Amino acid sequence: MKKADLSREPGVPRRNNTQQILNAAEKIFSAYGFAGARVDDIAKACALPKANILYYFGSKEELYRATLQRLLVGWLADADQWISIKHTPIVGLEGYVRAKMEFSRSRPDASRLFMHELLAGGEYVRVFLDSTLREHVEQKALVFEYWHKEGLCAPVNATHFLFTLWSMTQAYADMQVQFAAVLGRRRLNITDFETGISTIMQLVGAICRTSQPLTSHKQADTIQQKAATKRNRIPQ
Amino acid sequence: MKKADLSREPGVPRRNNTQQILNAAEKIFSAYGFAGARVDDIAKACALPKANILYYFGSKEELYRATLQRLLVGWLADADQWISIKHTPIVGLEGYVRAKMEFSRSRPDASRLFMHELLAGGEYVRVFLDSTLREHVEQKALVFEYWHKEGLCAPVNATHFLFTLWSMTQAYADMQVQFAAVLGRRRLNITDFETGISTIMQLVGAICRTSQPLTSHKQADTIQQKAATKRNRIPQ
DNA sequence: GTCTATACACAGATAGAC
DNA sequence: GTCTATCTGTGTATAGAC
Repeated sequence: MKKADLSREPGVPRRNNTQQILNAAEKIFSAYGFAGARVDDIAKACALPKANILYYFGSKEELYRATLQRLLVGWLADADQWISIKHTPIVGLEGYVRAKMEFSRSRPDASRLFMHELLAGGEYVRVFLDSTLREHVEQKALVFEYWHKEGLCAPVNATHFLFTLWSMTQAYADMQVQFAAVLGRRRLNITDFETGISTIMQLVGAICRTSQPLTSHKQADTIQQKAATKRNRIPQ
Repeated sequence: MKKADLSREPGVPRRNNTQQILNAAEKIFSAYGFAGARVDDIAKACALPKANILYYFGSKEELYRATLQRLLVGWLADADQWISIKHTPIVGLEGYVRAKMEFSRSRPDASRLFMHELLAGGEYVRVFLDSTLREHVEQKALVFEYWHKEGLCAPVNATHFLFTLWSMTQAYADMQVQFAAVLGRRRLNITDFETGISTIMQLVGAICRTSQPLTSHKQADTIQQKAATKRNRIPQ
């Protein structure tokens, strides 16, 4: 009795298998990192022969690079959409936190894989960190500057504030085992993530409501928008 | 020319070496995790023969357990000292954040090792998570409850609030590579940690200042204490 | 293109000299 | 107690049958 010979048409098996392999690789690499993962485990996770995997990707290292690459694509998309002068801080930051938390909930392995890479020194994401991510943060800092000038948010170190947003939201993936244990569960459920969002937004509120109110005429009708921790719309 | 034959008196070499090995093990395990670390790398890191290490600890797994054990001891001490009804929220939480950040700064490897263990599933810290840590959090939740009843802090989900404090502070160790890259440095410096503390305390301020002020007579002279983000004293 | 069988290197562990 | 030399299982990678 063969395992999983579903969707294995002889014509286009390669593209089909490639995705299966990448999914399995993300799962295994996210648990044990590059050095700790075994190609054989990845093979078992996608029910494909080990040699098959190495045939497609050439080597374990190339497979690792490909897995990371797929991860980084779209990693920054959420921030571009939500941390923008098109939104008020309260709306934009909640949208961002919700998007990051949804990522932690639906693709925890992706988040964990990235953390593994950072723990190991970030050799394989060096270019991404030094160029792409750094420039990204500089752009977002301009948005916070704008928000502050408009009297929409308190003065804050935008870079370190982003650090806190990343760490709080990604922790719901990376530290899920710890959080679940404290809550007496085996895994976090959807309600836990909602409670997390509410708690994070409570903290973020310290930034959204200006501690030193400016006299901007725009202030009154913007910062009064309530947190709306249950919705996830684009107001515009 | 021999390496490091300093402090190797024939009488008590064992206890001496044991510490050296544990230090090296923490360093290597924190970078690659249990599965990814090589005993030989640990041997090189402490300039001792591989067989020597296995002689002292029996196996790689036993060495890993011992390294984790040393880590968990005192992991919770900071919280017991600072998250206490002896302090006001503003003083206690800043003390706690400072202590956690100092840990991330001075012993980043310890923090990273714990993260590695969580990513791998937490098998070796299962008992700690399910019993010790869980009970610890329940105790701390009582402190937050007390603080809220006294009108000293806003209503907050104590468990998830602790999650945010852990994640924000430990990220300065676990994500140090990423943070440093964004800041254009090779490593975080002491100023970066201070800025991090300030930013975190800005967020924590949302909890310390009650959003729904109670009429407690104690309120006026307690919540007015300023953040004092530069000091670190115990006000009794 | 796919997969079985295998080569080769390396890791953890141990035997035994000192 | 300490450490060199070595055994044995496991891991990556590949050769070659189908």
